[in-house]
This record gives sequence, structure tokens and C-alpha cells, in this order.
Amino acid sequence: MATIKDVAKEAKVSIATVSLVVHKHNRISPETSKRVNKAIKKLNYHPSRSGRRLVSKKTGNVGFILTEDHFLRSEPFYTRIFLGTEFEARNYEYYILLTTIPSDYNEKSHLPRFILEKNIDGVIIAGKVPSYMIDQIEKYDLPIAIVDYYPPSNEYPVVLIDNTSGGITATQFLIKKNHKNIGFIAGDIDHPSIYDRFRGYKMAMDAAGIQFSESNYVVDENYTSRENGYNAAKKLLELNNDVTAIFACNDAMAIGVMQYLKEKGIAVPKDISVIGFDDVEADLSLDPPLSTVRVPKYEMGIEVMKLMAELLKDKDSTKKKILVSVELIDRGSVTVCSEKITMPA
Amino acid sequence: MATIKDVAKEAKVSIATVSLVVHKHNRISPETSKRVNKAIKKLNYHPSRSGRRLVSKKTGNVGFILTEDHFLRSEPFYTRIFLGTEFEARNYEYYILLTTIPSDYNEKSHLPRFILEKNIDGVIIAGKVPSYMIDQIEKYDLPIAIVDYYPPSNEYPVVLIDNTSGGITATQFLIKKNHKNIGFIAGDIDHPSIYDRFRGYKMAMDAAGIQFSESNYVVDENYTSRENGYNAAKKLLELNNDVTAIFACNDAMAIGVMQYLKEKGIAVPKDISVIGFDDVEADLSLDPPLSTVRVPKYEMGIEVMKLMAELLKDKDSTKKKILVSVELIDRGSVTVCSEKITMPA
DNA sequence: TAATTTCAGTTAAACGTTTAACTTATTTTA
DNA sequence: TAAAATAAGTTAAACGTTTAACTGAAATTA
Repeated sequence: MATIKDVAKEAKVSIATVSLVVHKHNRISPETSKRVNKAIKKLNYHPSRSGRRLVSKKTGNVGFILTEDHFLRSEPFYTRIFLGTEFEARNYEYYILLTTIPSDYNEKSHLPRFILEKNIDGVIIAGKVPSYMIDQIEKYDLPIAIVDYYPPSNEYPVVLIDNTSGGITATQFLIKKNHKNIGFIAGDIDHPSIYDRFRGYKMAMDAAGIQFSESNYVVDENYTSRENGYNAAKKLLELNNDVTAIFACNDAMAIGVMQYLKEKGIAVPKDISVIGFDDVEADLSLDPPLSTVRVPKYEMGIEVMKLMAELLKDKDSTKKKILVSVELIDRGSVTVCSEKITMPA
Repeated sequence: MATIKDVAKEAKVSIATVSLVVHKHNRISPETSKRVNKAIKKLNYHPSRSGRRLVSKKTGNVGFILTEDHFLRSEPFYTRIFLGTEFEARNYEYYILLTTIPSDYNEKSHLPRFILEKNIDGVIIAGKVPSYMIDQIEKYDLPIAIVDYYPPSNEYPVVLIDNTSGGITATQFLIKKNHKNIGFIAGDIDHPSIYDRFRGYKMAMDAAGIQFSESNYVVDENYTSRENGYNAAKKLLELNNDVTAIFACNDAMAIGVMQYLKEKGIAVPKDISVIGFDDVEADLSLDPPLSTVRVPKYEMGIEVMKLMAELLKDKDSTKKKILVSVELIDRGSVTVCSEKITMPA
């Protein structure tokens, strides 16, 4: 492996000159530059990261932290975000170091090794993490950017899903298809993402002049799983047998809803239309395939890396909050409301 | 951030002593060690990677490569392997650099950046990758270890699932419950893992003296998905209406099988027992929960990192092939065969 | 013309660590 | 008791870069 010294010797200049040429510093004459570049090519020289790192006090690495639970969730949501981040990092010549922390991170837990050993220049946090951990990281004076989580302290740049807009979009889509009696199903309603989807639903209903009815929503399940979607659908139909469409706060619950409807012999979308949120793989293998609101996971990863790149230039350069927009995907689980609409005289 | 100098000053020793203590060199007396360790704790000192790297000429990184498809598969199989690897890497003070390659990697594709920039000391390959890529990596003279893939060139250390044993275990379990008419369902039978499971099935049948019947297996689906499990179950029951148990080559197909049986009003396990292979999350939320053969994904990640650690000490130290053993998990989709067994007179 | 500025480099220190070679004091051996 | 071995450190060089400060020559300015 050729080092800067070999190049210097070959080009008959000092190592400083080589360094300056590599960094395209204009102090060096074109002729010298040419000579040095020739030597670099000849020796196939690539500056060693280690040497650079030592003097620049930069590692060229960015840490990517999420809880173990999040990483293992069956729909590879965070996996896709990670992939986007890793891809974008290439443009900035950064490497991503991925690690998980236990979901119950507490006073006794250790910070990820790459923080303790100072092997990163910045930290990307994906999804909800204990805020105690963020406090701990804060001590290391590292730039922090967050994706898919709104931390209690709002001083960080974050990338979030525009859930409210997604809620509006989904609901308006149903309304345009003449649905009025639209059920909303959720779990974990205190989660900001879920709540915002609900808010979007209400806003769209309000805007369309449709009375919001308590009997049209079930949000008391503890978690947004398939099972709870199934349960919620059951509860909803017991409350209100007239719903013509159901908006589930995510695809997992929507799948549970469809399962329940199938068992009850209720045809989707003929009898009841169903729409979800997230856009997961499984949607495609449902019958009918699930219409949903696509969350651009990969793009979120890209965006958070862009924020990180800004921070790496200047730690306090940005506190941007980015809302990534979502997109309606109509697949087949929604149709025009078949009930006769009684128009006011 | 404390450096080795700060620790040396605090403990009133030379920096060399600190280094020796950190490396647990026995040249240093217990008392001095204690003092130094106290200083290390007090200052929260962690050796800087950059400094280390420069002198050791090692990067302290290991690359982890898989295809994008594999990483995104809905059951987070490789995610778990990665987690095991990352965890084990901590013991050797290595960092894992994860990257994906396109599934159609070809002559025009680039190798991962960390190889081109020589930012790793070794490469772990997870799952099947184009062998052309392995040839390319070979040129960089890096140690290579492989997990869950048996490459055409058998010169590498690999960690594999003991599929044959798993096939035997599952089948014997059914046989012990008095099943004789046991169907086997697979897709992609040319895949070594799948084929070995089938071989295990046959071996167990042979050993029990049960005649293997062509009408007892369906392996012509192109892929081991739920849909194909559904289809295969249909085909199987058309071929042979007397099966009392079905061994599906993986859980995805088993889930499809159960779906088909449910639709046909065939009760599991009362009418037909079902067993899968892999042990995925979804098994638990089935009704009944799926009995299966657990593949220790996390442990596979640990094992491959152990192999890599050996290689990192000495590139040619090992060509070990490790078969990780699998374990029967009985959940509820298998029961004693209810058919009257006619004993030979 | 003399002083000043610009140009095109070079010198040398610094980054944080490891480790071979050395030192000094103590213990063992013959 | 003198020589040899051991124990417990220390010294200093090396790893590959970057960059502030310097230098000497040439060009510009007043």
C-alpha cells in the first residue's frame, strides 16, 4: 500500500505538497499538481482513513441507533430507513455503524460502544428511544438527528411522517367515493404518529361537513397489531352496524380488520371499504390487496442523513423538522359507497 | 475526551504503562494496574480507534454483506443474524459495517465501498450472493466467512443450518404421534436448505419403515411463500386425501397450508396436524399456534463472527463448516393421529 | 529603488496509540 | 559474593495524515 511518503518521493516534492494537491488547494502550481497526480495514479495511492482521522479528529462514521424491538418488527420498516441512510451516506463518504439498544435502556445500560470509543462523528436515532439515553448521548457533544420520533426536547433536527396529511388524504379519498359513515380504528392513540392520523381523519370529516360520531371510532386497543385490528373491527361493528368504510391507523390493524370481515362474511370492498396506512409488503398478498397510504421509508433514511451531513459541517447549523409526504395507493380494498345517498331536497 | 495522556498523568505513570494495563500485559504490577484502572474509570477513558488503527494497520471493522432482497424479507431472518454478529463482534472489539448489494449483482456493479477503500479487515457474507461477487472480493485478499449459504467453491468457513437433522426431527415427531401418512410440502426444492429438509423427511420415514409415496409430496412451487403453501396444500389434498399430517418446508408455507385447511373446514390439528420450519414471529398468532423447528438465527450470527475472529488472527486458520442445530418447538398444531391404526395381525 | 505583497512551495508539530528496546532495582543462582 | 535473571516500569519511534507557520524568490507598488 502506497503512502503519502511514497507519492512525495515519486513526485520529488514534500508530503505537504502531496496533501495540498489531494485537497485541491490552490497554492500549488498546475505543473506540480500534474506531477503529483501522476505519481498518485502510478502508485494507486488512496489516503489512509486512519491517518486522516487521527489529525482531523473525525472518524468518517455515523452511528445509527434503534431499539432492538424496532429493528426486529416484522414489517422491515426501520430496515428500509437504514438502507436509505446507508445509501445517502455514500455521497458524503461516511460509513454507517448500526447498533441496537435494549428497549428497556436504563441507568444501568451502556451507551453503544461507538459512542464510548468516539468512533463516530454523529448519531442518528431511529424511532422512539428512552429519552434518558438521548440525555446520555448529549454529554458526548455529538450532533444528533432523529428519524420517526419526536423527542420531548425539541431541539433536534428530525424527520417525521406527515401523518396528519396522510389521515386527511385517506379520509378524503373515502369521502370522494361517497362514504359518510367512516369508521376509524387505532391502538396506542397516545403515540404522536397515530394521534396525528386520527386528527387528519377528523379534519377531513369536518371539512366535508360530516358529523363526527363517537360510535364511529375504536382506539382503545393497546397496540397496533393484527390481533387488535381484528378486535377493534369487532367492537366497531357492534357499536355501529352502518359503517361503509373503515380507515385503520396502520396496515397491520387493517389486515386484522379484513380478517374479521372475511370471517363475518362481509365482502371487501363491496360491503365495506378498507384503507390502511404504511404500505407494507403483506398488503399485496391480501384479497383484495389493501389500499393504503404509503410511507416513504427509504426516503426518510435519505433525508435524515442529509440533515446529519449539515450537522457534521456545523453542529448547530440546523434544527430543521422535515415532514415527508405520504401518498395514496389505491389497490382494491376501497370502492364507491353502494348505499343510496339521500340528497337533501 | 480523555486520552491516554490524561490517564497517564492522573495515575502518575507513563503512557506506555497505561497501554500495557489496557492490554492486560503481565509486566505491570497489580498495584499499578489498579491505580491505572482507577484513573481510567475516573476519566471515563476509552482508547481511540483512530490512534490504534494507525499503528496496528487494522481497521477494526468487519463488512457484512447481503442482498437487498434478503435484508428486506418480511420475516427478519437476516436481521437477526446480523444482530448476533454485531453482538459477538463487541467481544472482539470489532465494528460491523452492514451493506446490501443488488440481488442482480453483475459485471457492471461496484463492490461495496468499504472493500474498495480497504476500510475492513474481513467480510461476512450472509445468504446466497452471486458467486461472481465472491470472486471479485477474493482479489482483495480479505478473509471471508459465510453464513446461511454454501458457495460453489467450498474453501470458505461457513455456518449453516442443520436442515437434514431438522427434517428428521420434525418427521420423527409426527411419526411418534402415530402419523404415517405424512405429506411434505416445499417450493424451490433445488435450494440446498430445502432439499436437506426433504432428505431428513425421507430418512425419518425410511428409518420408521414407512413407505415413501410420490403422492405424499408437493415440491413444485417456485418459491416458499404463503401463497405457494396454500397452493401446495390444495395440490396435496387432491393427490392424496388421506394425509393426517403435513410437514411444510418452512413456516411461510405452513401458514399458507393452515389457511387452506381452514377454508376447507379441515380442523388443525384435529383432522390434520401441521408442522413448519424456521420459527417466525407469526407462528404465535396463528390459531392454533404453529409447531415448528426453530432455527437459531441469532446464534448463527454469533458463530459466523467467531469464525471471522479466527480468520482475523490468521487468514488461513480455519475452513470450518459449522452446522447449527435446530430444535423442535411444539405449540399446538400437531396432535396424536386420530385414525385407527390397524396393527398387523 | 526600496519596501511590500504574492507565489509556490517546505518544515515541523500534532493527532492517540502500540511496542521494541532500554533502564533500574530486586531477586535468584552458582 | 558476584553474576545472571527477573520484575516493573519508561523512552522513544513509528503509524499516515493535516496544517499553521515559515521561507525564499518573484512580482508589484509607491
